[in-house]
Amino acid sequence: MSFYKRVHQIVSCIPAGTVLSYGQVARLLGNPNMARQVGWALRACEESVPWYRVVNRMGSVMPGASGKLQIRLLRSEGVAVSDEGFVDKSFFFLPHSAQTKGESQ
DNA sequence: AGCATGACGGAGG
DNA sequence: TCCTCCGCCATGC
Repeated sequence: MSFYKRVHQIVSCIPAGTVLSYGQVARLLGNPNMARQVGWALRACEESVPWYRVVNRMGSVMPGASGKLQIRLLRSEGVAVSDEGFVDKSFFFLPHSAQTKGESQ
């Protein structure tokens, strides 16, 4: 199984109304440095893969028209996305802590 | 087989 | 605290 297949599998496990960063997905794959490849794998997104639930570390959606579509889909699931294309960190999968005080970026 | 690229992340200045 | 540079790894040429 190619690595991107695993990415698709993991992304498919992301519950609706929730988002995950590339780094998080990469970490789930076993290598946090494979974040780039994660985005790359999503580039070949399948119909069954909720690629829009994956954003970067800052919570910003993908560039281009795809970003607009992503914002639309996320909002449809109840995720708060600013018009600038930034997803609220509160909608991230696990990070409960470390977001109350410092939490730069 | 090697070089260049990329929907990212983290460290450094 | 904000901006810039380097690094990792799979895929394409």
